[in-house]
Amino acid sequence: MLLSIDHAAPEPIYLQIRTQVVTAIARGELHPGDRLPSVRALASDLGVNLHTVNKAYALLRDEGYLVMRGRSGARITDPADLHASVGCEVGDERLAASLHQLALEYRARGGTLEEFGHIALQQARQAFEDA
Amino acid sequence: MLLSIDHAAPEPIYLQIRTQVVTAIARGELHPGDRLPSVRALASDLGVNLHTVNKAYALLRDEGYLVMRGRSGARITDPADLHASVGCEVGDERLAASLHQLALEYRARGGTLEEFGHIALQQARQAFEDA
DNA sequence: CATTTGTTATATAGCAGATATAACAAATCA
DNA sequence: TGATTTGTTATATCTGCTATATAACAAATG
Repeated sequence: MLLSIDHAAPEPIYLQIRTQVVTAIARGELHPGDRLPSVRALASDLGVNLHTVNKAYALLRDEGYLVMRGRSGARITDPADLHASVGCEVGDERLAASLHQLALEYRARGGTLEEFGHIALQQARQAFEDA
Repeated sequence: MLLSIDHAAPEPIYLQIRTQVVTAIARGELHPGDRLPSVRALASDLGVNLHTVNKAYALLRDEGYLVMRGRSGARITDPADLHASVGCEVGDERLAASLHQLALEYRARGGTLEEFGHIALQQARQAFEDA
């Protein structure tokens, strides 16, 4: 099972699915062109409703991570295409805004720029390690 | 007016208030010991309900940014105290988790570690600039 | 052409955000 | 001391989002 759902978590189920798919792509567990389970099959496996999975797939499609084509189902987008696409630019803007806000909050708690930079690079290196 | 509310934004009003107070602390627009408007006064100024402001203040208190004492009202915590407090450790854990997830999503979109580090440091420097 | 795919349309139940009114304990000020 | 202002709590209502359920649709496959 590639995905696991926590019904007790505060994060909505459809966002849990979305995040875990993105994480799997980042870690190389899902490759460009790979086919995801059908919304009905995954919903059955996870014990959730069809529409919950469909909402996650539609979000991933809107964000550019997936491509849907009729009965072909959901397939992983080529990251090269994604990185060059327009949708990625808005993603970069959101990334910058998120990083800016995290830095502001760290500063408000009395943290320094050097400490923040250290934590950021530490977490980034860990996220970019090969799976 | 220190705060401004966007009723059309998807972010809840009480979180908008919370974030703007934290940002003001980070930028030095609010100093340790400064007194915030009363929940009733701020609610009236912003055109929102008393409980919406109270929810934001209670959250800021739980996060350690504010201290409440009877009629003394809400006052800004000393960042030095905050940075040394236990509540700051869980804040650091959340920061690390957020940074890790942002890096994972950037990698999933075809970004590199170097690019991410550059954007992170760029935003951090901007956030730590003096107001 | 029948099947499987994602998609859309309705409807329902539950939870959170926001509002409204009311009352309470604690600290301040006259 | 006593009235006032502070944050806080208790109900209640309304709205929107999450999740579920049933049903039907267009597109692509074999």
